[in-house]
Amino acid sequence: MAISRAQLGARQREASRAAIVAAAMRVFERKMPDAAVIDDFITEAGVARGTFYNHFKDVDAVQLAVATKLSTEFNESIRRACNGIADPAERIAIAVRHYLRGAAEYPHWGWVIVRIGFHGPLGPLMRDSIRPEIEAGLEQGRFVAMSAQNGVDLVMGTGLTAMQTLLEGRAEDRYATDVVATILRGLGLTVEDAAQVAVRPLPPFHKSVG
Amino acid sequence: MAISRAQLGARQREASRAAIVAAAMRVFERKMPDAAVIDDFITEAGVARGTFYNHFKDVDAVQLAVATKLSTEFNESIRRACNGIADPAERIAIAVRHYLRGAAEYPHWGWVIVRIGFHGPLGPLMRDSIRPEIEAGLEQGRFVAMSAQNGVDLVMGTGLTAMQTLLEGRAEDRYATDVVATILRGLGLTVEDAAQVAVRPLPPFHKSVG
DNA sequence: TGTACATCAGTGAACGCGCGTTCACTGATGTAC
DNA sequence: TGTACATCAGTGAACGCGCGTTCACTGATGTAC
Repeated sequence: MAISRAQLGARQREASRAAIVAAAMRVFERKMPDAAVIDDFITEAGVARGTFYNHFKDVDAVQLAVATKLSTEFNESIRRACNGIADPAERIAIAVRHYLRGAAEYPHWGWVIVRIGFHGPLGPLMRDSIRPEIEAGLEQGRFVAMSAQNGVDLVMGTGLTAMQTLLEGRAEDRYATDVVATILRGLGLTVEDAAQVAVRPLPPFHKSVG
Repeated sequence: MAISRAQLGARQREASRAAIVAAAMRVFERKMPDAAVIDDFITEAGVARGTFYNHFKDVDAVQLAVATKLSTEFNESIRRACNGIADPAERIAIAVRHYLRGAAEYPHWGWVIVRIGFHGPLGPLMRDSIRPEIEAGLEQGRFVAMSAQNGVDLVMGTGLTAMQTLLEGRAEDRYATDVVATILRGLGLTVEDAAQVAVRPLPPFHKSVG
């Protein structure tokens, strides 16, 4: 007996759950989180109705699972890209450009982020990962004096709105770079400084979802 | 015969329609636009089910009516407040502070704006009224070179996110002023200039809704 | 002046689909003795 | 070794509520003659 009965069961459970979460991700590519229904998930995942309830209480619970997965994966990706970079301005620039590039290269994935970020549980998770960077910048005097909340709102609000603009095809050529510069100016960098940081080469993009 | 039969009918029609729109406004104070159902509107307005369909095709149509009303009233209010002010930076500051003050003083009303602005048809209407101000600032060199889209996204994204922060009670003392300064810096004003414009006295707030 | 008819906003009962939720069942696997 | 039983993930039919949509009707008012 290589593995125990319980382990086998748990493995099966986990596979089903993962199938539903992956299916939900595909569903959110084309539907607003609140418009998605249980039928969408089970049809896409190829599981029975009851199986859904074996794993999730309701649609909100799936949204949360998807948001958690996206947030975890993206934070990891950004963490790698920020490796060795101390300047909070540059770290934030990298994070924002990461999201914008992801939206431009994988629109389906971008729509999931925008939809669950604005309307679902991903927003708070993203705020939590930005906040420490803002606080570091304030502490070091790299940013102009303001509340951390203020900085977080600038980055989240402008960043998510910019993703949506990109996804809707309303963006012009230099748009993504300009968004980053705009955010950095908002945080207190000079025009010249912001422009310089915004165009620094970005490490390769690791797409782990979709 | 003071007024014609047709005029009487039209007057009655208009009254019913206005009652439904006003009721919808109150509904959106407590429900997300997509969560509101026809029953909510007719119960709140005290009209029959059929009356709703005499005036609106579906819930989206009511959302649009509410958004149009809010946008019209607010634009008028801001237009008055901006009277005689030429500097685009200051005009934008006034508009943003108007919204933030409205949210702080009339939270119910603020929630309607945030909900229909982020998730409904109010967003595009607001963009349309901001864009000319941004374009004026770019033309005059008051703002740093960027696309108008970029400026609109900064103002809308940060502004609406800030309203939400205020409404959720997550804002500290100087928050509203700092938001305005942040936006102005993002548009290209220097730290000092932005701080100065952000604290200029604001004409009284005219609340015309809710 | 009076009676019959036209118009039109408003009404609310009735219908039926969509969707969430439940639950008795299946089948695979492990355990008891 | 074999038979009965326990466990547990998965299954899908069935139920029923919520909600959008329809439609025959009412009542008020104006018009015809």
